[in-house]
Amino acid sequence: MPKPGPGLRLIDVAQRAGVSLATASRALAGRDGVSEEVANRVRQVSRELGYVANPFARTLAGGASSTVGLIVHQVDDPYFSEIAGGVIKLADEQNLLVQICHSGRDPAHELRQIRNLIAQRVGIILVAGSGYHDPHAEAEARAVLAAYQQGGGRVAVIGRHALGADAVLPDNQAGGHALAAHLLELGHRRIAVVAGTPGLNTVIDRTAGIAAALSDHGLSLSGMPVVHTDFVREGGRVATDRILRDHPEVTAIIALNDAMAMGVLATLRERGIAVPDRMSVVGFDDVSVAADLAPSLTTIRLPMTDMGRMALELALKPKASRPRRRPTGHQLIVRDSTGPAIS
Amino acid sequence: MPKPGPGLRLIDVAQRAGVSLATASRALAGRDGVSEEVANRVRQVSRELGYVANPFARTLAGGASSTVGLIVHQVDDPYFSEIAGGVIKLADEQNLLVQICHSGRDPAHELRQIRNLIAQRVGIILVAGSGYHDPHAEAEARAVLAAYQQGGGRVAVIGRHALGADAVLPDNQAGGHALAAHLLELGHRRIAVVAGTPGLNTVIDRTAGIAAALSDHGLSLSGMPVVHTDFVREGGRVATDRILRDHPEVTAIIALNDAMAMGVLATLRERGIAVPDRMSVVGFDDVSVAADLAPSLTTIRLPMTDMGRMALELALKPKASRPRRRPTGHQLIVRDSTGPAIS
DNA sequence: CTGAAAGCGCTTACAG
DNA sequence: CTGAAAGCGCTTACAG
Repeated sequence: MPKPGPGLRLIDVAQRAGVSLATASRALAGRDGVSEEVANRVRQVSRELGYVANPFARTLAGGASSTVGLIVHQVDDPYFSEIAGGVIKLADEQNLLVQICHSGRDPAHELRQIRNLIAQRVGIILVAGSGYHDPHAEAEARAVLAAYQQGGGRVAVIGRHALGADAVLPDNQAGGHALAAHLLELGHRRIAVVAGTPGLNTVIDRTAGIAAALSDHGLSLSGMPVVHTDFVREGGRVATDRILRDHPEVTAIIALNDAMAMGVLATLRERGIAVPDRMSVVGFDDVSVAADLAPSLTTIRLPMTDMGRMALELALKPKASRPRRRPTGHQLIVRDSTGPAIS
Repeated sequence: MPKPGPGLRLIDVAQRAGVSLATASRALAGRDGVSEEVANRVRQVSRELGYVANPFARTLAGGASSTVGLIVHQVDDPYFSEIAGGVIKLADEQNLLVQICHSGRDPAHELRQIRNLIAQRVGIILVAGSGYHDPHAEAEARAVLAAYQQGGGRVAVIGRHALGADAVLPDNQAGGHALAAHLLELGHRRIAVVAGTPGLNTVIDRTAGIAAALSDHGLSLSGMPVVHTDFVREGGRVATDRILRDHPEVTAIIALNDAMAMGVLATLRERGIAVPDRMSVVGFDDVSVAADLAPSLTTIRLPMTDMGRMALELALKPKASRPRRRPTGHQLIVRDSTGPAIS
């Protein structure tokens, strides 16, 4: 009397159904070459017994792995946790399991994680988080992933990467443009940019959008302070200190993500600088707390949860002849942190 | 000429090192019964070739699985994303991979995820999120996990569960006590509790702590409004509406987690009710944004990241004769959302 | 200390 | 349509 759950083998199901191992395997895989009648009987028995295939045996024997690897900068960064939420949601529906690892925004560590995931034989790899401007940074990862895809693995990325894979592309440039245009419309002309780590494509693209909007108004980004610090909350604090000290004429700050904007707001609050009366502040991403900050944050909304889902959807399709690209769209969300420039 | 990475098999390493498969396996596993000299040679060759064992073959053959399954309510809930961050961090250091799934605070779904994880042959299962008061809710999960542990699987939980496993226990009752005591000291006597879903142990324990503090002061919780809604931000909004409508005399609100407190603050802000001047508000958990809210939130700090790490540490140890318990401690963080009662 | 062999639980040609 | 058999890449008794 076989026990249910693990411990129960396919051979047990086969014997009980009175068929061979091979037939049982085919029936459960839904492969054809089995009569409807026999297939149904096998499935029935399998269900009754509560049989679940051993994924190790299955994968070793050549079947597909049903786990997806997801690489994020950090899961406890809201931007990435929302993406992860979207991935897990869809994975759940598809009966897939997702393994999450941290890249820590370090190309070398990211490469190590990719290798690790491949060694674990995941069937799909998803890379979220910014690509790196330096082509060398991703060259090896690209090669490793190419070999992986050659071997049937599927890859999708979120963001502008040089990884030769299907991509979900956040509207970074257009979003940066919208943000700057919003401030310019409010009359701001002395705008500082609180930018993240310089080598990240996300930072570069968002900045380019800002530059474009400025030039629409006959202004140039080179005339404005652009402060590069870590792409996290603390970086926003450091940058704000520097801006306040060196550029007292600034009336608006663009933080290149909401985490940095939170650092900006915290520092301004401590310094007693009123937002938006004396300083307007904008962020980017619209993480879910952005609406609850003091004051609530004007920002660009990116559909993070959907982005996670889209990335997995792309990876679930067979590889196309050339990498697919899915732009995300964006939305300017005007809240209380922006107001007219001081006249 | 074997290729590096996957595709490279142990037999390739063995041949190249001039030993048998068995010896190579022992050498790499660090098992004894191999001379130092031979073992070193094998390891050397393995490194040169970039060999990584196929985990499917290894696990199928009886080796231990190197992946840990983590069940959370939702990764994009900050409380859980911080826990997940702690788990992943330690897993990374130990060269383990972590699979995350959502329970959605539904015992039936949680059970399905546990089964799924077991079917995937993970070596460790971590269950985060509240246990359920109804003993029936976790009975089957308990049985399934018992069998899993019998078979060598390791389990640890975060929170008070009836799962018969090692546990990290958040200081819910003491935290609730500290919160209520803080408000009582400020002179509040009409205190409302914005509680989450009734059946959750987390809700029950935090409430019990509040009741104890009240009774220290000769008061009773039964005299105060306790509103049960969903244990998320939106639940905080709904509850606040109800409190404002039915209990205008209230001067302080205790939300049983920070997410609900954020909903409370949002509603009060919209209604133009000044915090803390007309209403004090406290939360629980101290998620990282709590300090950035408007106003910044008085709350109980739980070391979420450490809690994730501790849970994995427990699971990494061999099973004890009886379940281990690790209390987390807590800390009252007083910020701007609480002030003296209106006199 | 070392090796030949069996076995883990599947899938998939290969025959019939 | 169905089955017997080989093989996936390891680990672990079992001999020597």
